[in-house]
Amino acid sequence: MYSAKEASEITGLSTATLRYYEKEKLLPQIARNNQKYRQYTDEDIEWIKMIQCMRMANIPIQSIKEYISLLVQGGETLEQRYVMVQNHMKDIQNQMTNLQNAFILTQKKLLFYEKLLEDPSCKKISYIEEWKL
Amino acid sequence: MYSAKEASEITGLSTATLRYYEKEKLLPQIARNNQKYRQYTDEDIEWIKMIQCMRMANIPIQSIKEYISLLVQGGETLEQRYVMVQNHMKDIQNQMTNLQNAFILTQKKLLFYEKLLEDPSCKKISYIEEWKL
DNA sequence: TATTGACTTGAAGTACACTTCATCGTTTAT
DNA sequence: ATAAACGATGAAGTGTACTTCAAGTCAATA
Repeated sequence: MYSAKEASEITGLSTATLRYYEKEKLLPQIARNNQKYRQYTDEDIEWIKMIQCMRMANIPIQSIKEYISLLVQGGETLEQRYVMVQNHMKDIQNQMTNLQNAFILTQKKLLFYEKLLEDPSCKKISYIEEWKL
Repeated sequence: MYSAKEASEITGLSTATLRYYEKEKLLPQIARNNQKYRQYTDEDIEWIKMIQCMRMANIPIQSIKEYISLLVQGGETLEQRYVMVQNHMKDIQNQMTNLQNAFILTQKKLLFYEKLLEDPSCKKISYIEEWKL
């Protein structure tokens, strides 16, 4: 059992964010001690890590909520969850493509700057040339 | 020379967004015709595409603005721009790492669902098992 | 006994990136 | 001559994901 602070330290999310996730039903109701303080179980922590992973893939809170709602409903919702995960996958792949394009352009730009910085006489180059590459 | 509508069609950004970018100084002042309508040049279009690329890498508007401000100031700001681009690169790489982790987990989950769907007798599995993988 | 510290709550506030709105000015077609 | 098409403006509104705030509870410590 972990206190709010411990859960925050383990996951790297603020206690406020953990409460926010709970309020938004991304997490189950967290158990309380006799002092009404939250007590996060290992399972809760795993759950939070799963949410973090989905957030890292930029999956919106609402989608995570829907997915988790199906998950809690159990086996009968299997196909729906499968379709959701397939869509998440497509989304991740699109994001990867975008990032790779950005990566390539940034790489080119780095090389361009490195060339320029080797030869300080080139410093007077205008921004126009910089984008004619 | 392109009208607002044409620029919008070429870039896929709304005219409102193009005006917003101009207002935020992500674009130079766009030329106007005698009717005060904007007239986007080929160079403006290239500029917009560059911004789109940076946005795809999730580079915030403010950073793009700073970078462009340096770009317009010209050669003397070369080193600063080089450092900015290096930092953008690090940022892109972090995002890629996150996405790859999300990709791997999603892949695993897809396989898990495919296994389950092959054997309908497994449908009663609880959400707990699903995350013990 | 009073204060400190960890925690609670609902509500309001913030940051970002747009988007929509209300109102206005031209030009062109009917 | 009137309306449709295209564009302009500043200001306000929107959605997402948190974050901060004000006020309170409770238990232990000085």
